[in-house]
Amino acid sequence: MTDRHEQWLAAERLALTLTEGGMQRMAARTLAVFLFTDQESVTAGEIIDRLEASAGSVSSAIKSLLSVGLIERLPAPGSRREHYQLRDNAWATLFTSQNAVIQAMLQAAAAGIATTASGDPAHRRLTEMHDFYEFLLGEIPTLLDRWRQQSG
Amino acid sequence: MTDRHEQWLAAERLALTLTEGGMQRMAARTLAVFLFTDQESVTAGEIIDRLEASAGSVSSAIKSLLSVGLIERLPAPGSRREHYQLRDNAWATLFTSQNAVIQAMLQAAAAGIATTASGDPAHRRLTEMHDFYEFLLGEIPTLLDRWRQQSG
DNA sequence: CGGAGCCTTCAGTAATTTCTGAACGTACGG
DNA sequence: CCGTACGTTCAGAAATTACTGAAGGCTCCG
Repeated sequence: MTDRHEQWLAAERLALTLTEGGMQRMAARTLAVFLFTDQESVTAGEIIDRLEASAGSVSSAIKSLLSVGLIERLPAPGSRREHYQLRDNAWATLFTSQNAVIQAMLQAAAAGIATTASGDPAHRRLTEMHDFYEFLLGEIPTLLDRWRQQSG
Repeated sequence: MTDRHEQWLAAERLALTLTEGGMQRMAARTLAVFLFTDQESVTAGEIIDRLEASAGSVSSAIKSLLSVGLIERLPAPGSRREHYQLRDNAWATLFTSQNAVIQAMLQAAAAGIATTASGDPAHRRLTEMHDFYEFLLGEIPTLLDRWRQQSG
């Protein structure tokens, strides 16, 4: 427990997993720092040290994590440095961002349906696709409600 | 309707969307052919023509779509060419493949928890993460049951 | 059994993505 | 105010990923 090396390994593996799930590599590694730090908040400089990465890449990783709402900038505690921390509900947010993909699939299917005649096999396939994603999109809010209820 | 150019555009846009969702580019374009073709099944050669891509890249795209269960090889209809088609339930399959990602996140969280003491903020964060993905993983089967029921 | 057509594999190349480093902007502290 | 410490942006370099084309294998047909 609290073995530094083990922890570093676990963090990097988690980052790898996030990357496979579609997140950019540096953003994933940065997110892992926010998860694994033993402090309540973190500065860009600390991330740079911990990841041994350039200031530039860390800066853009922070920017992208901020933009999707996974971390937040803390009201500056008098310091010159900006402090950031993982937001509550970050995981639900990450999951919700899949909604955008589903929405896009739905629209793509609709566009395809509009180009096919109703007897065409393509019309049937695209309609099936459309129905599925429409169903999914409808279920997600309910799902997250259940989560909020269960977790308090 | 059935405007060839419109259809091509819709197919390529759908492929783009799939790519953004994490699918490899050529696999996505190939899947789009399976969706939009007006035939019941398709051969590798037809995909090559339609996408104006090399035999090699189409071959590997087909291989990967087969491996995730989105398309199937048809019992050879006497022809020398292999015929493939979109599988029933392809979309549910595609969605389910997200399970693997969720499972991996769960394990990554568990590994992290094991490296932290219970007073450590990291311990709390990792536990929250773990709980969320555990919840998700449990919900997905139910979700798909509802889909099967609704769609018949 | 030999030829032809189709598909697969793989090494090399092309394209894209990601990272770095330097120059610039900003704000705090003295 | 000036000097210093951070943070950001952006052009170029490095690394990764994806595609092509050629060689090889398999199967069907004559």
